[in-house]
Amino acid sequence: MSETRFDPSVADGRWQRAWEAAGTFTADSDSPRPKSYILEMFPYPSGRIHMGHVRNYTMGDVLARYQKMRGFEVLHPMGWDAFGMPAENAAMEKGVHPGGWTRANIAQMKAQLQRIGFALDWTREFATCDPEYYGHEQALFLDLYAAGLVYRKESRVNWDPVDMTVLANEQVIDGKGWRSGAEVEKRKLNQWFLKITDFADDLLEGLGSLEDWPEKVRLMQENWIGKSQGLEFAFDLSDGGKLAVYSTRPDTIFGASFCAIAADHPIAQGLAGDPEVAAFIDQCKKGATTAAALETAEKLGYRTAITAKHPFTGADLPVFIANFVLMEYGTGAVMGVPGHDQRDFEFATKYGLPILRVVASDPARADEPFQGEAEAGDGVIVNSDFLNGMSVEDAKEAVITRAEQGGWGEGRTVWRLRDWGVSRQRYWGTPIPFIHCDTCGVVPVPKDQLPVTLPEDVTFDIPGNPLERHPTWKHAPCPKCGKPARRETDTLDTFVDSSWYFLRFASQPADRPFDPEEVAKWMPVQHYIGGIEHAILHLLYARFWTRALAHTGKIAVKEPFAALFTQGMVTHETYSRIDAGRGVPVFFGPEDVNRTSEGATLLADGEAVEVGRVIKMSKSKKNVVDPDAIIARHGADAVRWFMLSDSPPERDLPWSDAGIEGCARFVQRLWRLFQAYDAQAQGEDKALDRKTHQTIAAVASDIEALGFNKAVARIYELTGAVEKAAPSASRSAAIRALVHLAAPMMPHLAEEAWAAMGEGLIADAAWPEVDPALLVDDEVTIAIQHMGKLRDTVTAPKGASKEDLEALALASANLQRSLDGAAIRKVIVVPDRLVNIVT
RNA sequence: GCGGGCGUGGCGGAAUGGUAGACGCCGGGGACUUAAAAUCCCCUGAGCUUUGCUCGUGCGGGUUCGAGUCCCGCCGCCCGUACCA
Repeated sequence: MSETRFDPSVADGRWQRAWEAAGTFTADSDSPRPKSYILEMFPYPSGRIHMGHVRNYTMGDVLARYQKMRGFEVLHPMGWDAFGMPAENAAMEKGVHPGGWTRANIAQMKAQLQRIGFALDWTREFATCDPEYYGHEQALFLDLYAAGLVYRKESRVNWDPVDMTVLANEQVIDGKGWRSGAEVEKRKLNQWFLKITDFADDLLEGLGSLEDWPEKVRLMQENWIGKSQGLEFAFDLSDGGKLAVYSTRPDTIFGASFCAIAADHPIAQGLAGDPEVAAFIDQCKKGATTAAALETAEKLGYRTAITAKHPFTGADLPVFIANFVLMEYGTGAVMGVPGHDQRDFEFATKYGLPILRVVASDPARADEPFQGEAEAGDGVIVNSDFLNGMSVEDAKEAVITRAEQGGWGEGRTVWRLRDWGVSRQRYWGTPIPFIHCDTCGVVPVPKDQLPVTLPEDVTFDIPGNPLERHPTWKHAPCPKCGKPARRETDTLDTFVDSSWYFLRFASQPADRPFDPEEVAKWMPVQHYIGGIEHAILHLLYARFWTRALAHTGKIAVKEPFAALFTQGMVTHETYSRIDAGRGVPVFFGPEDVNRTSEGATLLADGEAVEVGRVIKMSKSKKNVVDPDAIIARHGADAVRWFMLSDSPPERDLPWSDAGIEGCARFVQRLWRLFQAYDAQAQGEDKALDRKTHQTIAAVASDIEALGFNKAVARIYELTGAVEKAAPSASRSAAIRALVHLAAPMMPHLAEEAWAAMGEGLIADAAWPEVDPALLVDDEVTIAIQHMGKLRDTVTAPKGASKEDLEALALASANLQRSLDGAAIRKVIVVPDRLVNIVT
C-alpha cells in the first residue's frame, strides 16, 4: 500500500465546510434528545485569537463533541464581548471608529476560530455591540428598574482630570490614572447602581449549591460578599456627642480599653482645625496599599481629648484617630479590645493601653497574662460581670439582647459587598435608557423606543465622553411631558453585557431579550469554562443578574452555571539579554531565537540569549506564539492535541516547539494506522479486545471529569497496542474505536479516516458501546512482598482464592531467599493485587 | 499577615492506602537510506559487590503488614487578598 501523509492544509478546510454545509453543530431546541449546554467565556474582540483562547475553546469543544456522540443535543455557541475601552483607545490612537475597529477584529477572529474546527453553532453568533443585543439589555435594565433594583445615587468616584473620565479602582495606580498619569481626584457624581446587596445573602447561600464549582472560586466569592454578624452600638462621648461602633465580638465588650476612629471619620474631620490632627490625618492617607504591606504596617494613632463612656462599666475610654480603621467598613469606628484582637493588641502595646483578659480557656485562668499576642480563639467569658462563665456565642447574644433592651445598640449584619456601580462616562457601551427632564425628573425611555442606539458621528480627538459633547444626540423630548429634556449620556459597565449573554445564546427572539420556555430547555449551562481571573466580578455579576431575573419572574433558574471550570494559562519560556546601556532586560520572541537542548541563541547574531522562566504568554515579554502560524504549519488537530496533552487542564501548559512537533508526528502516526484498516480481516485477539474496551470506558470517564491529559495518554497506549497487534477482526475493530476516540480531539483527522471506513460524519456517530465483560482481565499480576517490600511478581487467574495466591507467593524463589528461613507471623492477601508476608 | 493550591526522573506529568515514575517530550544507541528527512527497534531515577540488592515522591516525626497518598510539625514555590472591627 502506498503511504500517504495526512494533509491538514486540505483536510481541515474540507471537513469544516462539510460540517457547515450539514449544519452538524446547529443546536435544535425542539430535539427530543436530552440537552447539554457547553459554554466557554466569550472573547473580547481584541484583534487576534491567542493560545489561551485556543486552549479554552478546545476543552469546551471536546466536551461538546463528546456529548453529541453520547446522544445529547448540544448547544455550543460563540459570540463577542464587544464593548469596552480598547476600542475607544484604538479610536484615539489610530483615528478609527470603535465600531469599525471592533467589526474588523471580529471578522478576523471568527476566521481564526473556524480554522481550528470548533464545533460551534454559528447561527446563534452575536456581538454585544449589536443594537439588537444591547436594545434588549436596555429593556432588561428597565425591568430591573421597575422592580426597584436600579437606583441613582451621588457617589465618590475616581476622576481623571486629563482624560475627563471616571476610572475604575483597578485603573488607578499609585493614585494616578493608568493612561494619563494624572493625579486622580475624588469627585462626587450621580451614578447608576444595581442593588446587588439585596441578594447578598442569596448569593452567599447559593454558593453552597454549586458543588461542581472549584472550592477556590466559591471561597473567593464568599470573602468578597463578606458577611459578618455583630453589634452596632453608640458610646456617649465626653463632648456630648455619640460614637457609633460596630463589633463582631460584643462578648468581649468588658475588655474594651479604647475607641478608634478612621482618619476620614466626621469626628476626626471636625478636629482637623488643629494642625497636629490635620498632619496626622494626612499621614494616614499615605503609605502602602497592598494587603501584605498593610498587614505588617505599623499601627499609628492620635489620642484626641475626647473620651467615650463604657456602656456597662461607665469607664472613660480614650478615643484615638487610627490608621488601621477604615471609614468604608462598618461605622468607621471600633471599640478596641486588645486582649482578643491582634490589631488592637499591637496598638495598645504601642500606646501603653490596658490589655484586659475577658476570655480564658477555663474560669480558673481568668488572670493569666498574654503571651505577646492577642487570643482570638474560643473559651469562657471571665472578668465580665453578668457574662462570666458564658460561652463566647452565648455572651454575644446576651450583650446584643441587653443593648437592644436598653435602646443603645442592635444586632446588625454587615456586608463587604457594595452595590454595583454601572455608570461609565464612555462612548463604546450600552446607553443607559433614561431621560432627564427638568419637570418630570428621571424618566425611563419607553420600551417601544428601544434600542437607544449610539450615534455614529462621534469624535475622539479630545478627551471626555463623546456622547456628552455630541451636538444633537443627548437632546430628546421627555417621554412623559414632551418638553425638551436631556438623554442620559452614561453607558453601562461592560460586565452588564456579559451578565446575560448565555441566555441570549439559548434563545434569541426579535421582540424580547429571550423566550423563557426556550431558555428553560437549555439552562443552566452544564459546563462553563474560562479563566480564574473572572472568579469574582463576572461570575458574581452573572449570578446576580440571573437571580434578579428569577426574582422578577422572567426565568426559573437561579444559578446560571451548574459546573464551572477554570483552566490554566498557556505559558512559554522567555528569551532576553540585559541591555548594556540601560541595565534592563530586552526580550526576544521565540521566532527570533534558535532553541537547542543546551540553550538559546539569537538568529540575528548567533550569540547566546538567556532562557528565562516559563511564564504566561504576554506581549511585553514577547513570549507569544501565534496560533495561526502554528495551524498553518502543523494543522488544527496537532494544535488541539497539544492543548489537551500532558498538563492537567487546571494547571498551566508550557508551550514548546518540541511538544507541538511531537503532536504533529502523532497525527501522522494515527493516520498511518487508520490507513492500515482492513474491514475483511479475520480472527479474534481477546487481549486487544479487552484493551480496546477498557480504553473506550476510561477515555469516556476521563473526558467527563475533564481529565483530558489522561484521556490523551490512554489513546497513546491503545495506539501502541494496536500497532503491535497482528491483523485480525479485533484489530480492525480497535482501529474503528480509535477513530471514535480521536473524533472529539482531532476531528479533521477522524473525519478523513472515517470517510474511508464508515458512513456519514463521525461527528454524528455514536460513541462506541462498551462490553462490560471485556473491562476485566482474566489474568492479573500479583505482587509478592516481604514486609511490604516487593520481592517478585507472578501471574494468576483473576479471582484466584487467597489460599492459591499464598501458595503461589511461597513458591517464589526470590521470596524464599528474602525470607531466609524466618518464621512467618502473618500473611496478608489482597485478592487480584498482592501477597505480603510478615515475619 | 490571612486564605487557597502545589512540591514525584533532565522536562510536562501518571498512580481507589497495595508493584512509584503510566503516557508524552528531551537525550543516547541501533536499523533502513548514497545521504538526509520520515519511519521502526532498544535504552533512559540514582547507586552497587548486578540470577539480584540498596536508596528514592521537599524536610523531620507518626499511624499501618504496607504511605507519593492518612496524621502532626517544619521548609519552599505559586495564586488570591480585605488592617473587615
